[in-house]
Amino acid sequence: MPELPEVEVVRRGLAEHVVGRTIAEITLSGARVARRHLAGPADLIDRVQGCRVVAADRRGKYLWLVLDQSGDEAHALVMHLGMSGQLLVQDPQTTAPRHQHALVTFDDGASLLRFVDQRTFGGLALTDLVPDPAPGDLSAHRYGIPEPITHIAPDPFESVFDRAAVIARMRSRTSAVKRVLLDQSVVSGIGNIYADEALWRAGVHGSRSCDAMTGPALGRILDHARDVMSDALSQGGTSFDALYVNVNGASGYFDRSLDVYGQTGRPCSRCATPIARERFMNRSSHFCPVCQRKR
DNA sequence: CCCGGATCCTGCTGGC
DNA sequence: TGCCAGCAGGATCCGG
Repeated sequence: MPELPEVEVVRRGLAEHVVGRTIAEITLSGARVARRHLAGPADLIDRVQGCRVVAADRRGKYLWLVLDQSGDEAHALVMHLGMSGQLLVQDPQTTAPRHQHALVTFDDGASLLRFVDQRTFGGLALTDLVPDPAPGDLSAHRYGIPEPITHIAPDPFESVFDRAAVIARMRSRTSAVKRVLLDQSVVSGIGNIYADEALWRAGVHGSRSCDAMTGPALGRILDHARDVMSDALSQGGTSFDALYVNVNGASGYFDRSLDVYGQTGRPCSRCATPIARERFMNRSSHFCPVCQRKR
């Protein structure tokens, strides 16, 4: 379940159901799910065993469990859901679903954690935690940031998010504004749905070049991105089908509130012009041809 | 460094 | 009915 609101829904589920428990064992089906763990799957399996889950943390679309093994430095089990990943907390009596790639059991013998991923773009890795290069609120990311994701920029909900710096960085880019919104090293958490929704709310066409836009205009887009993701989170996220669910397998409801994404041909809720869809960056972009002029 | 495009996968849908 | 092109919420890697 890809974008920030959906990942945050999952993080909350892990905080409720997994934090505080001690891992008995992790089982991987095949090597692909741990391909980002450079020391290999056997190393991950060995080192996760017996660790206590201290926290469930997130930056953008990346999620990690802070693991503590007595007498050792804390590590992070980093998880990315890719396009189709799910984390499910289920009763031990349940059977493994199709496309399960990892299974975590706990020493209390209660619920277990399944990593399920149809398209296998997601994955797991056990990594070191490094201090946040730009620490803000000490309560946020107090255990640090996983080393492999230090290139991921803060998301708009973090206290370290520097709105002015992000705007300045965007203005220096010659790419289309939608491409830059999707660049996780500039601002993280925004994906194809919320980029389209934010651009519609701002009345800007995604193909407009960043360097041709004013700072305030870029700021409005960023604010809309934060707001639309906040709205989505309050509805439990966006899901069109059973692929995008929380740890209990339940869907969110924000699909009913989308203004442009997946609304091709439907009337724009501001001006009634049919919503258009175009290919852009090997994916679909949805926009109102009247509210969002290309120039 | 930034830019644009190709690539990794599986499954579903819609048009012929 | 069957087949196949096109599409799906993402990140990374590569040549330019």
